This record gives sequence, structure tokens and C-alpha cells, in this order.
Amino acid sequence: MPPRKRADAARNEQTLLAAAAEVFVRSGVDAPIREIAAEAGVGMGTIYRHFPTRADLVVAVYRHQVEACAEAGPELLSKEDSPQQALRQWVDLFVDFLVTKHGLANALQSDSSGFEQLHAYFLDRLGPVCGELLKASGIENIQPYELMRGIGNLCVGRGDDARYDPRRLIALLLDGLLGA
Amino acid sequence: MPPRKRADAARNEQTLLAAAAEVFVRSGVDAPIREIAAEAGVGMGTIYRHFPTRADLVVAVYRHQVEACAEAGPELLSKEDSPQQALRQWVDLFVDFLVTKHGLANALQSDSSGFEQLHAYFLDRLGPVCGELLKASGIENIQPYELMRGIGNLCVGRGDDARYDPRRLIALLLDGLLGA
DNA sequence: GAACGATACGGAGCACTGTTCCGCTTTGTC
DNA sequence: GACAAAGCGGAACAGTGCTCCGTATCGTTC
Repeated sequence: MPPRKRADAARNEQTLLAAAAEVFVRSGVDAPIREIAAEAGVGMGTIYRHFPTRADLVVAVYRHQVEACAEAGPELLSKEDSPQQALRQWVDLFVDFLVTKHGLANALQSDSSGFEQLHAYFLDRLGPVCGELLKASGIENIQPYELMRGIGNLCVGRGDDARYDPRRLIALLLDGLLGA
Repeated sequence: MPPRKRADAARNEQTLLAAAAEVFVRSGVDAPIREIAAEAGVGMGTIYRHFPTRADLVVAVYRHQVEACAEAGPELLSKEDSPQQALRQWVDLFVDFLVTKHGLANALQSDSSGFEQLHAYFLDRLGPVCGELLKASGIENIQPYELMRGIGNLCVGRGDDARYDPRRLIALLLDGLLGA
């Protein structure tokens, strides 16, 4: 059995997941390792010890994000002023997360079965959460899967095109759904 | 109108297209520019003058390959001992070509309309050629499009997996078609 | 709380790649 | 043959992935 992790190692792992997620959103999943290391305030060696390949890191961030996104749903519902506002904020998190998700396909070119497994996990975990937010917001004319997939599709393509801002379109979609 | 090209420039362009095609098959479309330059026996500057971006080069090779593949059909039919042998050799060329084709999608991320245009050209040009080879080989239970697409699908995914050899499967497919 | 492996960290250093730039060579023309 | 224009080659620079090992920190034992 593996020996227990040292406290600083465990801490760094969490720091790295958060930093990598942030950098992925800002610079894409192909961001230089150096940038992630700098964001996390650690050396490059530390990243390579925790995540030997880029795919390892992307997968770990992916799982971490799915989990965070899932937990954020109920939390936002209880914290925000209205369910509608909670939904909007949740969708914003979800879009951040999609950056990682899309990068995953490239990072995992050699192992597509692993990708499908993660994708199934993603749907199982987030579908119900999204469903709760929709129900609380009084939206009944769309299924969670359809909304998530629609948002996902709006986000495909390169992010460096100033003429196309997925978030703007998604906001409009929500306006439509919420009858704003 | 543009002035006529110098003879050496025109020669180099052809040399580069052939060299790049070869290197793409051997090392993938992400092969270092240096490797292509070495294969062609020219300097790197020459490549950049002819093809400012990697996408330019890949597109040019693509068109060149489609043309070569199309011309090879009738030629193989008249040269090889049997139509069946011509078909097998043609399919082999076709598979080489698919490496470039798959790389194209990545190289052209920003310009998907250009991709579809090229794809249409590809189908128009090669479909009939493939049809001729099939007819000459006495195969009537499959359409050119279906065969080409099947071969294409067998080739998706990274080439660096020793456990999966598309050419082996394609050979088996042809065995089945030809009743060997 | 001191001492001491074991564990983890940081970042310099190396290898490799894309891209530019400019002195030199080849070509076409007169 | 002479001369400009066009083209060529590859050194040089900048950015990146990845390794390696001296140093720092942690957890344990007394």
C-alpha cells in the first residue's frame, strides 16, 4: 500500500489543481508548464512529480472541476438571492470548465476509452445538479442534457476569435430561458 | 498580375510538396520544419517563403496528394498485372494521403469553411477514381464513398499505438472484398 | 525538543522547436 | 558578360518541455 502523503505535498497538489484550472481558462490547455508553476508559486519539478504528463494534469483538473461544479450547484442555490442568479453563476463556472473539457480530447488522443469514461462521469455527476438549478428556477421547457450540450456546442472552436464570444451568446440563451 | 516564377523556385516548390508528404507520413503533420527542409534538401527559409504558415503547407500538400492520388488510379490500372493489385496499391496511396487529411483538421482550426471546401473537392475528385478501380476489379457490392469512408474511419486516432495497425485491418477488408 | 532519515521542492540547464533575418548565390535579361 | 532582382541557406534568437540534483521541509524517534 502507498505511504501517506506528506502534508506539504498534499497542499501543493490542491494548489496546483486550482492554479492549472485558472491558467487553462486564461491561456488554454497548451499553456506553458512554467506559467502554471508561476501561478501556483511552485517550481516546475513539483508539477512533474505530481503529474508526470500533461494529460495527467488535464485529467486531474477535469475531475476536480467536475466535482467543484457539482458542489457549487446546491451551494449557489442557498447563497444567491434568487435561483435564477444561481443558475447564471453556475453556467459561468460550467463554461470555465468546458475549456478544460475540450482540451482533454487533444491531451488524450492516445487513450480515447479513458475519455469516454470521464465523459460518462461528467454527465452522471452534473446532469442532476443542472436539473436542480433548472427546477428551482422554474424552467421546465428544457432538459439538463440539452442545455449542457447546447452550451458546450456554443463553446467549440478556438477562443482567440474576437468576433465570436460564446459567453455573450450563452447569456442571451439564458435570457431567453428565463424570460428576461 | 504576378510575374512569372523563377525556375528554381518552381522546382523547389515541387520538391517541397513531395518531401513534406513523405515526412508527414513518417512523422505526422506536426513534424519539425527542419525535418521537412532536410528531406527536401533546402533551407528553412525556403519553406517559409513558399508556405508562410504550417496550414499553408498542409493545404498545399493536401491538394497535391488528392491530385496525385487521382492520377495514380488510371495509371496503376494500366501498369499493374491485375486490377485487384492496382486497387490494393491505390488504397495504400490513399492511406498515406489520409495522414495529411487528418492533420488538416487541426491545422485549419480557425478556418473550417476552407476545410469543407477542400473536403468536397476531395470527394468529387477521388470518388470516381475509386469507382473505376472497383468496377475494374469486379467489385459491385460496395460504393466508392462507403469504401473510402470506411478506410478513413479505420485510420482515425493517433498512429503511435503499436496495438492498432490500420493498414492491417484495411488489408483484411480488401481480402474480404476481393474474396481472397 | 533535538537529531536524523525520508520526502518533496526549486529552478538552472539541456535539448529541441518555430521563426526571423541577412549575406550570398542563382536566374533571367539586356 | 554584366547587372539587378529573385531566391536561397542556415546562424541566431526566443520560447518550450523535461531532467536532475543540491537544498529545504516534514514526520518520527528518542
